[in-house]
Amino acid sequence: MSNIYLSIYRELAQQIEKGKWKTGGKLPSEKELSEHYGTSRETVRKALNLLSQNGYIQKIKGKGSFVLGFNRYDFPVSGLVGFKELLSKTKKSWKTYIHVLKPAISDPCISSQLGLKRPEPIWEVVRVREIDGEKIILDKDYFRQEYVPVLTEDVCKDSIYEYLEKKCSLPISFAKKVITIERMTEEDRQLLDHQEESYVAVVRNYVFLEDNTLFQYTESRHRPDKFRFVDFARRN
Amino acid sequence: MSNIYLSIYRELAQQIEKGKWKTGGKLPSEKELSEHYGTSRETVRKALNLLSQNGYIQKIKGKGSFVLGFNRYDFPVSGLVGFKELLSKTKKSWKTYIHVLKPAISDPCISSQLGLKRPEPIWEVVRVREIDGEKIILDKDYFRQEYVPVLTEDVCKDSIYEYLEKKCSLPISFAKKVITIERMTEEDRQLLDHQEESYVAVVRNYVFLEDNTLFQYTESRHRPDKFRFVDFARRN
DNA sequence: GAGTGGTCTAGACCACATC
DNA sequence: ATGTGGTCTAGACCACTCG
Repeated sequence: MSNIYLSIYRELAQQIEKGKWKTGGKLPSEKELSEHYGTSRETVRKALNLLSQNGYIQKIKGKGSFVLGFNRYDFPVSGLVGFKELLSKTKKSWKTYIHVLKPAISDPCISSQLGLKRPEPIWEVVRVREIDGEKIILDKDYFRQEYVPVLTEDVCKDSIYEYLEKKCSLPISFAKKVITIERMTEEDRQLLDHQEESYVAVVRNYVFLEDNTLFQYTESRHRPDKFRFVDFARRN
Repeated sequence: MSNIYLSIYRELAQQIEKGKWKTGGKLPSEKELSEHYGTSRETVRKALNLLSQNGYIQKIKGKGSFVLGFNRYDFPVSGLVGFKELLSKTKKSWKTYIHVLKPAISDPCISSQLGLKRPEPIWEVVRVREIDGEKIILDKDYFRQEYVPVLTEDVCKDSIYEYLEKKCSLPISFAKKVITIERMTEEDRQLLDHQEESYVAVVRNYVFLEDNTLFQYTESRHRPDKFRFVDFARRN
């Protein structure tokens, strides 16, 4: 795929991250950019709109496009991003313990979370995430086997997302996240390092494919003192 | 402002909400829509992309645009949305108590949250939100007086957002939300109905104007058992 | 092959900001 | 008046899906 506007977006995004354009500074005008890239203005505009949506720039009518500069490193949480990508931009040391990795038949509770009418073969993965020597996150993943025939330990130590999207080329299309605060379960207490906390922050992630079928359900249970969710929202 | 693509977006969004197009059903093709609205295909595409970004539809190459159908009523939380808009789509009864509403000089803590180098005149608003007879949310708002000269009780009982954007026509451009779990303060304990909880879910909202200045800081403190944050994320 | 959405173009007019 | 971004057009070619 060529995709001019995407490559312009990536180039500009990288340049902004590397500091080629100063925070608060102005990018070249749309006309100049279209001449520089030898493309049409609408195509440049698609790239700039992507930058805007992702918090890199701010467009102001009659003035120009200005580079925003607040810490982009804690942004990636909002969106379809997994644990590995989350940590890649920080310098913390981390480790993943695979506690459970097995094929199973969905019990009524999981069936309902996956929107299944009847029990079905699934993968069940339970992982504990350790950051800076503390076990802080309990990740419980459930996939429909119909879509993921093979799942190995190596994959689970890494990013499951990457594996599903790149290796299995599953058409992941959108996800819905629901964040709640819940009482610790016995399982939380056993697997996570904790002091006297009695609550955990629970992020339930429902992942849908292009045909609108729900194929993955993930429950991410965080120790409350280490939990932090960042969201970036643009008006219009 | 005419803005064809926005009006097409709103019309289709309303039709979808009213059930004119069935969940899982197909919208007319882009060609048909452009003929129906007497406009170009690119313009229709802008409307459809908006629908897609807001979770109304799912576009599939070679097939068409399909109507998604999960409960849209709990979506509005993700985005720049205030308490009043949040409740408007539900049927719960609610009430707002204004606890504090006064001009003040920003103390060091607030100055730092608002990114101010030196103390500055601000508005301080503390409100308690009651839903179904229970005091559940404590909202603490801080605005720079430079931008908001007048603030009345009536405005605070309603939506401050609406007032700022429509009445004051402040160019609100984007916001950053940070969600954390924190121990209850003495103030939380006094103002909220609670049982034995010791934690609250804190949503810190930083609102920026078009010129990239931070002008509002809001702290929304929720009783954990009633807290729920929903996020919708589309891949690409 | 026909229908669909995805990308791209070259130009147009508008509203807003600046001088 | 000039430069900027916002909208819109009429057409083009491509990649994908489906019969």
